[in-house]
Amino acid sequence: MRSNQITIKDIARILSISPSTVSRALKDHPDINVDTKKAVNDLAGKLKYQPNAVALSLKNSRSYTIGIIIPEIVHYFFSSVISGIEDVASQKGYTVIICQSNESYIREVANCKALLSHRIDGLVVSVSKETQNFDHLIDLQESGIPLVFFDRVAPEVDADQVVIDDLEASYKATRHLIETGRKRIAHFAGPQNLVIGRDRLQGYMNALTEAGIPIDNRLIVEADTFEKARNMVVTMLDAGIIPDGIFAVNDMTAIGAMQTIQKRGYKIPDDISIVGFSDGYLSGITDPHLSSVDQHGYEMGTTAAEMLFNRILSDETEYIPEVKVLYADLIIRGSSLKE
Amino acid sequence: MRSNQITIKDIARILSISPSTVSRALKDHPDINVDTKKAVNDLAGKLKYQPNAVALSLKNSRSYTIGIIIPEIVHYFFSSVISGIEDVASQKGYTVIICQSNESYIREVANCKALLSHRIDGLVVSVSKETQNFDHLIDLQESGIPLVFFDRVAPEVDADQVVIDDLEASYKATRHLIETGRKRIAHFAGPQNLVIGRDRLQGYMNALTEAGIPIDNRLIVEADTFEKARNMVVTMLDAGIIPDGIFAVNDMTAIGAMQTIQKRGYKIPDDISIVGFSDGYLSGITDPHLSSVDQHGYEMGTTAAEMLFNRILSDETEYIPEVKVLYADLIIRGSSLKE
DNA sequence: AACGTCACCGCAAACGATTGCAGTAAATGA
DNA sequence: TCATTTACTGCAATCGTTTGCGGTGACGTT
Repeated sequence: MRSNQITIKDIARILSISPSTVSRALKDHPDINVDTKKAVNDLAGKLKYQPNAVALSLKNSRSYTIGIIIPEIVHYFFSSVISGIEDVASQKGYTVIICQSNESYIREVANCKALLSHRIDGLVVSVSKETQNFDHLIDLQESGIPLVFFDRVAPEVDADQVVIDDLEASYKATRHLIETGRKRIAHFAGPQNLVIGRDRLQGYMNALTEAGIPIDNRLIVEADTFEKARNMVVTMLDAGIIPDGIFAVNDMTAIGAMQTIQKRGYKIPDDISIVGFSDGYLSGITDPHLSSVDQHGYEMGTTAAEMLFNRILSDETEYIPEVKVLYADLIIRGSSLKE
Repeated sequence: MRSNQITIKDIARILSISPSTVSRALKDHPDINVDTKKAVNDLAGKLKYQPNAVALSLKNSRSYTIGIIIPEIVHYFFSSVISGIEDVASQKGYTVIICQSNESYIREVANCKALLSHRIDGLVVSVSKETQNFDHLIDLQESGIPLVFFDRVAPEVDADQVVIDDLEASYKATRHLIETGRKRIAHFAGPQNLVIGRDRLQGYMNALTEAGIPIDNRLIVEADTFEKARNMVVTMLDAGIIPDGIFAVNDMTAIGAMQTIQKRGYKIPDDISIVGFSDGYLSGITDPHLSSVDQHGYEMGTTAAEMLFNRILSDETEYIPEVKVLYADLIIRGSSLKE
């Protein structure tokens, strides 16, 4: 296959004029005769001329393209963030290149190289669970590409961030469980090398401490997927550790726990209350419906994109990183209703 | 912000040699002295040189980029297809530009223009619900860009397609309802301007006809979203139309129906059986679990990408469109269990 | 001494679009 | 009649990379 797209040169050749004139005619330059302009524009329309963005990128040293690196697109939260970014970008005339790290550090680094090669004008990123070293992102930033983190941030990198108030949200979720009479509240935590993992754990602990409930390490387990939650519930129950409330680091974990708990004959919320951390619309389709923190993925996407374009479109040389904290609502549903 | 990325010229200037030599040194050309090669490669490594993909695209008239146009990324099915495409593409050294049409014809056309401008080497597309005119895709194809449709295809366009056997899958789903003793089976259908909408309806009708069950038009309604399904169930029940089985065009529709049915006091599957058409993992988290046709989104993505690369990487001028039909499994779960 | 043979490297053009500057013809003014 | 302005249009360089071809100097050979 060989593409045969119309260029300015083709138009110039057909009309026996120079490419410069065609270029100027197309952008309505005052130097050009109206008849010439008309001829050029008519032909361009007939031939369905589309300017070659690649050539423009090279000329302007701007690709009018931004990159996104996310762990996995197949999550409501991430795809809704992308949706938000995409909407803002396309409205500004930018296109979006999306890369998945698949939670792998190596792929994240490879993604960065590819995006660097494509001379993206900016990058929105949420780091993989594996990532501990951030040199690849620092390099990118040092070569002049603005960076915005969302959700999974890297505090080691001086860049803009948009996050939700995980500490506060986790605190509220846990406090809600306490207020509905729960005493043995478990936390299904995320990886502790991620800020969100640490913050959500900390919020949980703050709520307990404030309420004078001692922290029981047997109730704090690392489980952040549907499968891990199912296994963990089995392990806990078999070991005789029976919580009366669970705060899970995300909804799939909460749902995994919920299913296994129900299979073992416990009632939700009567025996065990559950609160998740939202991946989106999932909470509305469980039985009972899942109480959850709403992360507002789409807004996070639009916010991140706007922060990025602020950097891209400004001439500021000094770089004072900005952190935007989005408010997260706790939505109380059937899985943690007051008795 | 101005990017300051290293180019071959920078390396050439520093080493006081010509760009040509640097270029050849970097690709280990035999004409170049080993010492020169070493010097170039060392410096390139130190400076973290990344070849400018934009310049290469211009030179080679190949962008090593493919486009995807999908209605909405925020659906498990679509995002898993993307995931499949992305994996194949990145393995072949291609990057992926993703555009959302948001089910709007106008945006779909705009997406095409943007992708054309970026000189993508190929396009994978699933058309919007609104799209009735396919000139934008035909234009794209005529300018030499290979095209592969998935799921929502445009039969008017002579291009590769990858679909699941909707007719067969719908037939199986409906037949399953019949075999479990259902007599008044409703179909919540998709838009009839889409092939998948028509095929799924046809499969449903085929199964009924084969079983000698007359087709009742009051049981065939257009409802293809969570919300529409909820409203439609209310409308039907209020009108005294009580099906004993429902085959829905997708899972969210099935789940919407399920919820409302349960709220109205009917038991699932005892009073009303439900079978959906899969958007993915949703089926596992309803109560009861939802019987559903598994569409294998990821495989559809990898298949579409491979078909596309066959076109991109071949020199064939003759274009014989190929249609790949993926097998879809009916997964029977609690929502339609035999009594 | 003159020529041929290497090994190695640079020139220049090309991809498509833009743009400062120069050039040309016609029209106007003196 | 000649100079100057006006109204256009084209040349050439640029962005970064590749690549055919030509060039240069150091050898060896006769």
